[in-house]
Amino acid sequence: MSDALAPGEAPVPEKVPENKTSRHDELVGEIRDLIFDGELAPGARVPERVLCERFGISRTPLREAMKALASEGLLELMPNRGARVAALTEAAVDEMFPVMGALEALAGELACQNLTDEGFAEIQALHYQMVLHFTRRELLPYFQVNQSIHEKILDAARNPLLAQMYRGLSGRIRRARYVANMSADRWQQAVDEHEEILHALAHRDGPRLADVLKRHLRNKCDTVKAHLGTSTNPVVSPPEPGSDK
Amino acid sequence: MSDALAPGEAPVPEKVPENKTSRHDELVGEIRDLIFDGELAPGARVPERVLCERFGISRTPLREAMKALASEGLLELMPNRGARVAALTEAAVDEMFPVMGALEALAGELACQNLTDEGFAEIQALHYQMVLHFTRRELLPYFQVNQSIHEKILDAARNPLLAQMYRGLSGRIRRARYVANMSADRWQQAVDEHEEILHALAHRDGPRLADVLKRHLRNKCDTVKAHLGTSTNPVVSPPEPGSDK
DNA sequence: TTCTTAGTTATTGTATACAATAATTGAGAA
DNA sequence: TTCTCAATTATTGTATACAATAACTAAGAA
Repeated sequence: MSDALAPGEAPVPEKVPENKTSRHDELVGEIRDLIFDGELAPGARVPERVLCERFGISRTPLREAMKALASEGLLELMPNRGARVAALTEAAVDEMFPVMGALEALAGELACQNLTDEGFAEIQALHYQMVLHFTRRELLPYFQVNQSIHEKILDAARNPLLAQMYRGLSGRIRRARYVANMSADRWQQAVDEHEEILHALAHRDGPRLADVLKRHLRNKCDTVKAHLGTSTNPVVSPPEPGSDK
Repeated sequence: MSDALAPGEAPVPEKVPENKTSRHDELVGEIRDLIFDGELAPGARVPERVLCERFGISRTPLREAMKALASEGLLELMPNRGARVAALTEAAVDEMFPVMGALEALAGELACQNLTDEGFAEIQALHYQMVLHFTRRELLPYFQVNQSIHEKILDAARNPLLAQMYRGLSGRIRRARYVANMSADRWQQAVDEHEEILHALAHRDGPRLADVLKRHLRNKCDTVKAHLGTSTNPVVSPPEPGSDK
């Protein structure tokens, strides 16, 4: 019964209760929420001092959290000049959407392999709920249910890594998608695409689902990019052009 | 003036010279290399003290680097019990390869859109160099040139985010692919697939390239998984059983 | 012996102190 | 006035000190 590590064996079979969320992960999540909620606007600097006071912690854990967020692309570190929230430039969006399209297409294919009848029924219910919100032009609930559908597909793929990577990207543009006002045509088109998605799911038609999801994402990309050009996005508040003093 | 976070505050469009590599990024890279080189074996714990002495730094910047590496999936944080190198379980591999397949397929499609004749010529040259190594059964150079080809495709896609995400995953299994002894049949098959890749690139046939790349990755996945079962894999650094003091 | 458990040691998590770099202010000269 | 540049202030980066949790050791009872 040697305790020596057996080659080819998992070194230590210690179960790590991963369910217990560490303070670090909590903090990362809280700052992430600040960004998602828009309290920390894209491009805005992230002052350590202020966040420390806000969360009642010292700079050490805060900085660790910031490094993690930078690593997942939500923050941009500027050596000796702190961090700022990664801005959603058109170039960044052009890079992100194809990747998200590939990931969601994969999710769709895997979902078609794994989706249970119960799982499909849930998505179907969400779908019609979403269509209802569409007919009533209830934008916010529409977005939320829409998001839920994509989440369900992602869950059905049963690939946690894929889900994590997709969510990481999705989070970075969530706000932009949120505020991006779709035209009536575009909205109708999105719903039509969702009809196709549901149909492909019903038939567990992976390739077709992958195809429509890619198309769906490509169209969303256009919507977001169109919105990036408009006014409401990068609100550059002029810092008092040399008036006082 | 209040220190409170201003919602929707002005994003300052200051240009930042990103080319200057920060000490933090360097450190992350150095630890990453430790993992890639196998000095920190998968599953092995990562003792802060030891690395601090090695790099001649204090725990603060080291821990920041570790949080970043954990965020990119290379390390696993265990609350109050430190970190360890993420192990390559079969489940992890099963999650990673489909994602890599989707990403590389996308890279292939984009590469077909953007590849210049010069770029193709470079890949072609690498391809025949690789075939040469194959005929001579020179495994190490074969792998290196092979890697270069996939890098070239990734570069040709001209999507830095895609490249970053792919490299992140690729790095996690690089070592496994390295040591995974292919059967003669499998090796021949890989070379055949590379012939197809080159052919698809020559014709800028995106869909076909995407298809063969996905297949290529799927086969690599099988090879790696077959190797995971064998002996030589998780060599954990021996911690000198109770000698000193 | 073997199990339990208190005490000890080691390691991680956080706060603070100090150093290095950048941003800002203000005085003086053209 | 406007520009330049030294001095001040603020912020970031790093090291150290302390606190909290876990791991280990050893003594004692069944």
